[in-house]
Amino acid sequence: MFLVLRDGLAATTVEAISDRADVAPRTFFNYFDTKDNAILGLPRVRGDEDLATPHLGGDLVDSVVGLLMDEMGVSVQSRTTTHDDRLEVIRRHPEVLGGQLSQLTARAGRLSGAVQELMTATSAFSDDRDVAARAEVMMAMSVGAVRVALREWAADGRARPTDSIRRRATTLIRGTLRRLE
Amino acid sequence: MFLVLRDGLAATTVEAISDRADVAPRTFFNYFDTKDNAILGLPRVRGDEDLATPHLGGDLVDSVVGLLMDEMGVSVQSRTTTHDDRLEVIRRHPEVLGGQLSQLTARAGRLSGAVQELMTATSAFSDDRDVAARAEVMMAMSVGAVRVALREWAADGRARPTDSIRRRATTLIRGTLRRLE
DNA sequence: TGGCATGACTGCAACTGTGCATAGGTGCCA
DNA sequence: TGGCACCTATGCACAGTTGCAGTCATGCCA
Repeated sequence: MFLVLRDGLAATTVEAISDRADVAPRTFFNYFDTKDNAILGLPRVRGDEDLATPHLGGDLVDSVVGLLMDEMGVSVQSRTTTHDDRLEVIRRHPEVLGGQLSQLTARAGRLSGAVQELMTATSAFSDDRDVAARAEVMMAMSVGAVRVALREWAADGRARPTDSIRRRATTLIRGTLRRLE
Repeated sequence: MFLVLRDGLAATTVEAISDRADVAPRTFFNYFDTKDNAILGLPRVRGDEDLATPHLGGDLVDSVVGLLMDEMGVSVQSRTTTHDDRLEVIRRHPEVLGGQLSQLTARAGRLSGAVQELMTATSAFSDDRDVAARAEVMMAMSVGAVRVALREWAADGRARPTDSIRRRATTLIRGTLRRLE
């Protein structure tokens, strides 16, 4: 949103956005879940919508991280918001990602289903009675890693591709795992 | 809070609580960060307050889980709220713990310092340049495990000691770790 | 053409939470 | 005793968000 880039995050109220879009503030919330989501150009999440189907077979950790980043909409292409604008907004106002991240854990129920699917496809978890619980733990860990990677990425002034976030998160998880067991 | 047990969570507004305490609603927020915290009897978190010093030396995973549960105030004893009341509130309205859990990740900055301390005390992480990042990942994973354990505990009708939460979270993490690497 | 279901848009009120500014009391020191 | 600093409680205004209910246009069917 160009309003944010012009006036800053706090000064861009929902009322201002609604005015500009020529609708009532109430209508705004019929189309967006939160102000932050709207700024990032992410539409409402519909409960029944199926999430990006995970591509099985690859590395488990990497798949989960990829799934999360997809779900966060980091890679969503919107009609009204260009990718560069979004990156710039994130860089200037990293807080908006905080909301995204907590929404992730809120949607844990749906997401962990997909993670579970990924897990049971690997041999280590195939005969695990407790996959559901472990999927959620795995997800939480991945969300944490993505958070760290995102923060580092946002702090780093240079424009790097979002792929680097994914790589960083993955290696971070693996390093932690190796040292823990 | 007995108001919650009598009227339910949604019907117990901040205004109602303030009225009963004979203060202005604005004053309410001088003493509690959120409505949920107030209901659980948890006072404001002061940024400069030092958190429960972790007892070093024991098992790393178990220590981190214990730290989190302490910080969540699960074990806080309040003058006005009895332990049993709180457990009953949690059982009836598990959502309030969702807030607690997301606050945990919000306070990640402070907490991960303590986790880091725990980690560097163990041999595997003692010479790690990236402990800070890994501490946060470890914390996120632990928060996830505690979340699962809490939910199971809340769903289970029987009154079991909070120790069981800690045990469940710990074994959950360890099982996931073992299967991942 | 008339009646009706549907869906988009909206207004209103309520609630949680925060920043700011202020009033009042209390203790301390000259 | 007078004045000052400080701390608590409070009011006010505002922002984000949600539920409820009402309006209005549209299209479909008899």
